[in-house]
Amino acid sequence: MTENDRLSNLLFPNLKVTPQELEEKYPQRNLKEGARVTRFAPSPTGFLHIGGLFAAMVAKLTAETTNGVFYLRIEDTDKKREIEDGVSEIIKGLNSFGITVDEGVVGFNQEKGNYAPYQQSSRREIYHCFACELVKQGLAYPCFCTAEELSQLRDEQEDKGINKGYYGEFAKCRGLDIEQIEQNIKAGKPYVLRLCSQGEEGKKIIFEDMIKGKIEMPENTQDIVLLKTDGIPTYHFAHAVDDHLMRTTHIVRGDEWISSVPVHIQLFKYCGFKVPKYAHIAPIMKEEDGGKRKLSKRKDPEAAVSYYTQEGYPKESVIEYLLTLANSNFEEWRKANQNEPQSKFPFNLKKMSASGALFDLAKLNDVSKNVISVMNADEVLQKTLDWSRDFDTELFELLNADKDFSKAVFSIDRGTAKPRKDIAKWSEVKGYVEYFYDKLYSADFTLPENISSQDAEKILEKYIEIYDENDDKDQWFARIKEICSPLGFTPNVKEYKANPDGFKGHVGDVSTVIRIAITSRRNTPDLCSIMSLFGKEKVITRLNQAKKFYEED
RNA sequence: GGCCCGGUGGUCAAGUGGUUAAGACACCGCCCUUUCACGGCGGUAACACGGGUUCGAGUCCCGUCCGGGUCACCA
Repeated sequence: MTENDRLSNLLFPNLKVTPQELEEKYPQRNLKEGARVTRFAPSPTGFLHIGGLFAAMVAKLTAETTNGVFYLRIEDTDKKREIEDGVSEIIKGLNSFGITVDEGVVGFNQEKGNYAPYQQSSRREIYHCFACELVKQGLAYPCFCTAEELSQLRDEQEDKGINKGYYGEFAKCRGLDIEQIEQNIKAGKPYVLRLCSQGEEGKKIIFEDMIKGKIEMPENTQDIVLLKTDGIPTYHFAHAVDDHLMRTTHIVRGDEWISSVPVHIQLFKYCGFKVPKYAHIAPIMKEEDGGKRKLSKRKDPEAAVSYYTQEGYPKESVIEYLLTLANSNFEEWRKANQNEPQSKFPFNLKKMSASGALFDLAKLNDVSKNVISVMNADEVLQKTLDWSRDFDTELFELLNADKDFSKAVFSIDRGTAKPRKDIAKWSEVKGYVEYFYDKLYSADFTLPENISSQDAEKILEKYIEIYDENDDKDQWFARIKEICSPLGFTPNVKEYKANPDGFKGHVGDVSTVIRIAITSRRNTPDLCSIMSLFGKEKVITRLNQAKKFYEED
């Protein structure tokens, strides 16, 4: 028995599986040539970040466009940072934007797929099995250094101005012989398992990142921690073992990981795994004081994915916007394929930008207005109902009390070739519909400066006389034109523009007075439609109300 | 500080040695128009800087500057 074998027996006395058995249990996936297997692998430490959603979307698309597999793995190897509902937060966040997975964790203690378990806390045995293998090969060893010793080491290195870390001559536990180790363990000394790096100072490794391109970096020389004191793996080791065993072909993740790629490649090689392809995506940034910085969980409410649900952005809008950030040819495609679902877009990993984009709420709003503008009234009503049920019960009750009426409200100017684009998010609906509902309506008959209240009063007086609720749109407009001339306005806008001093105003001003009387607004969708929706009684009431206001003025 | 990555209008970006340097958002103007929106037309606005290489550089090379990431028993 070699010393390494003795050590591995000492460290891992109770292993029930072998690497070979695991390789057989989790075989190569039987997929078509070119199919990519990707994953989203967050740790449940807080709410889902918009950058996380972005990464998940990119990973999903990468799999989807190649008929591959996209799965969700939970990296819960740090109990200290974990939060109670972490896992459900992630799943809820993902699902509320339509990101579903082919396999992996799908709910609290729920998984699907043949490569389970997908939660790292349940994979302890698997990691130990491969860790043991590394020990046997002399590529890993236990380290008994305390936190104090390590920080002291760092300080010394700092003072000397040399590379910090546990490596080469500073890796003092490398040299421990089996007797010393045995003694330490018997004495109950806590230890971690470290990689015994064979990397050489000055040597370079080169790898091809699918987004950033060719990258050259120094080889890893650090004896990084593989297994923590509690026997739980670090990210690096878990990444190698899991992504190999789950047969991930493409690692899509944030580019903060790029600097640890040398460690990861080394780990894959030492374990005898095939190195996967890497695609490192740039983070989503925010502008502050003229500079860029990463969207921060603490400082920026819009960093949390829940912000967009709360505000009432349709999930398609958020994804649509994220898609414009991911592949800039998306907008072009969208223009040519107005009604195609997002899933039809030929997403391309290689078209991802190498640098971080600033999150642009104005652009999101524009994208969202387009998305909503092509929805029909039923959809708009239903989605507003769904949103308001959770976030605005007053609005919900109002809309829900008379759905036919609500639908009619949303139908105005909708479904035409040039749809209105008034609404970017459901929280704007209340402001958009308020004058339709007496409960929300508050009268404000303030006129534009160019119209006097005397004229307004006369306009309303005349209009009340001739108003007919049975008019169609042309008749309705003809009637408004009718009252122009007698009151000193012209029915012809061009005529007015040619001779502005000849008239008090034009038909637009007259209809503005009526519009204000009906809605208390200077801008609304088609007024004729609004009035016929209101019906005679309500129209007359509001006209009289305004007229009275101007009389007293 | 070491090591990486990045730098085209205010924002997202096309661009792979020769272009009047696309397009979208935002902004401004005009047209259409009963208001607003929609739509159409037009406008303001960019290759971080300095050196090379080349007949020719946003594009290739070097340097500078700026921004970002990373250097944990966190992911």
